[in-house]
Amino acid sequence: MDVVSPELNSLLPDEIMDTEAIEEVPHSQSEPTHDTSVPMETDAPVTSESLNTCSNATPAERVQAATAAAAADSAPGSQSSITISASSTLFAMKPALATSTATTKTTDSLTGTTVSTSGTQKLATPFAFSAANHQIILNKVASAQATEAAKAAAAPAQVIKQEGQKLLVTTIGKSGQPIVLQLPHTSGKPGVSQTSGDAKSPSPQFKVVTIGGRELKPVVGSAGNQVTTLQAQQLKTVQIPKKTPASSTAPIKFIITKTVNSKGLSPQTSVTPVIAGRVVTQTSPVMSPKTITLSEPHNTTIQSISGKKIAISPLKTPSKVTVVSVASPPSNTSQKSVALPVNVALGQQILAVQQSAPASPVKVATSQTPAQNIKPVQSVAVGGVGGSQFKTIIPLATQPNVQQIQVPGSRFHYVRLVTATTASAAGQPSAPNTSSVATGKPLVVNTGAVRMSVPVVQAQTIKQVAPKPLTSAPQVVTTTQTQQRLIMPATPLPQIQPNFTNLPPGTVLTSAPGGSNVGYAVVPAQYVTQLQPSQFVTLASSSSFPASSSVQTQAKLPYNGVSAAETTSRPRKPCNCTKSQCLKLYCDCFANGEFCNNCNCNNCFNNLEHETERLKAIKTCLDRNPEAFKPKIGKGKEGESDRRHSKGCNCKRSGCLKNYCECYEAKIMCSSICKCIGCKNFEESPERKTLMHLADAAEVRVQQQTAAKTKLSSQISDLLMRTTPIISSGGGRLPYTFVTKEVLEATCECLLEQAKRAEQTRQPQAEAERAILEEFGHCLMSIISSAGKAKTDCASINC
DNA sequence: GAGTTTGAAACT
DNA sequence: CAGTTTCAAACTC
Repeated sequence: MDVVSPELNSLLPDEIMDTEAIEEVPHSQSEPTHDTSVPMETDAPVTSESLNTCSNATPAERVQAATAAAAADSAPGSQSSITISASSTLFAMKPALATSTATTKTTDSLTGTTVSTSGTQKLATPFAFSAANHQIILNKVASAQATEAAKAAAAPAQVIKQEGQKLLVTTIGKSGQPIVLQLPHTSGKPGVSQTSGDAKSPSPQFKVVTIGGRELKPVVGSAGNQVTTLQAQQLKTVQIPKKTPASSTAPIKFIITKTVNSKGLSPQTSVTPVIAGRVVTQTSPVMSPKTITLSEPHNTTIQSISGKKIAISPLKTPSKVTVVSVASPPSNTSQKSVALPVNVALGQQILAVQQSAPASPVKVATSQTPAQNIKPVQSVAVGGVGGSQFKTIIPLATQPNVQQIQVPGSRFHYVRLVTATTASAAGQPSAPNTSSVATGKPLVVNTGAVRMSVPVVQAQTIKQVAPKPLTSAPQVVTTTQTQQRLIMPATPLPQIQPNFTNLPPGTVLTSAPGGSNVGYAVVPAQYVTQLQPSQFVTLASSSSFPASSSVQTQAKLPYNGVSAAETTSRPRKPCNCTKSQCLKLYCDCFANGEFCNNCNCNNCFNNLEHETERLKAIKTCLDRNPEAFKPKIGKGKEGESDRRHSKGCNCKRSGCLKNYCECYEAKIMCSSICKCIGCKNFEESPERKTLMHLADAAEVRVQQQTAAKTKLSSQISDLLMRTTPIISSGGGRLPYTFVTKEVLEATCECLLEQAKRAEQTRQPQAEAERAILEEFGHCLMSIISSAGKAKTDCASINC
């Protein structure tokens, strides 16, 4: 999930750039033309040739794989893939469509659908489609043989329209039917991709379109001087929804995603599955574009929300959340690509992230970027189920612009956000700047260089979980990570200030209200609770997560050896800051990257109202110590025993056996890096052992007490639950309520009488006790019986 | 709850 | 980098 401008690439640390590494998703990069499962995202560096079996592409050439995802009804295995490959360009279109899909409306024309990526000269390269089985391969038309072969392979070859500089793909239809794409040779040399941006050469356009009879949303891109932007692209993913009858469960949107590969120049192809929706991502300009994939997410767990907020559950989220640029400022300035690795296609919503880097040398060919199928989403919440975290983007009154891409040393990365307000939901009347697939308006894809990194997960362990189908409108994606990062729409970012927006962990993106272009600020998820509910809609409150409907838990990173789950379950202690305004590391809230909430602090600035000051303070802290917001307790290699304080303590008088000592507080022993005096916090320390034993004993007691209280509460609750219906239904009473004074006296008399009897008969004591107990049992039975009878009578009377 | 102690953070 | 001050939590009474 990185969309980073070239400028940013130099600024961003490796952590941000290396988002791909965190994916656990296997990279299915090999031979996209034959592989039925085409990766949604491919982060193929220059070595793209290996991917393209049909291409003799030069290193500079790019391969684009387009994958058309099938509709929701599509069954795996029956998916038909369409691969368009040119010598320099490869389109892999893999619809997750069922075979029936192929039979549907193959004749649909791509009218009005123009797909062109800025700087995608390669797209202009003539192509020939060859269909085999469920795969349709597009070969370059440059060679006559290829064209002929393609035609021959395709029985009812589709019409190839060549309109000047436009390439029209009329239909991609029935399985087994070849589809031919033909582009006029813009270059004198057939077979040579137009990699370089030739200002003089007319910018080729091509229309792609419908797969399965569905009309695709046109994407218009122009090559030209801005060819350089194409080179930056690594992957483009275009999803072409199948136009299916009512069978399709969810409205299909056409999303073109261009994957931005994270790191660097290392030739890697990462697969970023689009979970929901269709997203188009563009790779960063640094990387050469390799593939364009038209795909439709498999099981889309995400559902579009007409509301403003989308909750993404960290437990279930795909590895990445990608936001696609929506708004397109009609500026002449070079715009940067909106490409984001889209892990989360929000059903019908697409979050658009767009950045403009005027200073950037890279120019994007496309002029305007109408919003595409993007629903105006103002906030995105990443919610965790069961103590996971929520990150919510909420309207921000101040700080309209969050420009930071990454926080050095911080656990959070920040991105400049793009306005989502201009985006329009699919099927809905699009705003002036927006174009929906249905409208067939051209979609401009900026192959720009902007690269934004928004790892949804922390560290490098992004575990992708199978999307959970949601019945409710809200779309939730959960991930297992404790940390999540979101890219939020924002206004075009003129400048990137990496350090200014550095925010500590536990923050969420918020958007500034008002204006079409809304900026977003990073805000701790916790803070969301401080906002009025009316300000945003939380997906977490959907039926999918009833438990967390009203409360959003704050995500925390492991701190002091305490797991995120533990910290989450346990409310943070409120601070009592009086002089620091909670903007210094003295404040635990601030140090933990959290907003103060329910604290006892005075003159607190650690809140959204003072976001400016807060950001400034964060910057100051980071300037002073880039590691300021990192956990002090490093995680051990193989266990807690290896955990140790990153800096070590400096205790002098506490013997490191009090909570003054950060090591002791973290329940770890002091290490060699500690500078403590008179340390007793070591393995063999008898004082330490004693304290630990005492602490353990105390803890056990607390646990027992807690358990007892819990049990008692449970019993009381259960009792109340059972009594309530009785009381409410006819004024019945519990049996024990019949134990009145008279009943007690009678019972005692019975017991005494039994005792006297035993005494008179000179029975042994044991026998006497037994007889008395039996008599007591009889009394109880009588009481209960009477109570039940009375209740029955009462009920009958009431009836 | 007030006051003291303590050590990290901040400052010089 | 070292010494000092500031600060808020931990601790004691």
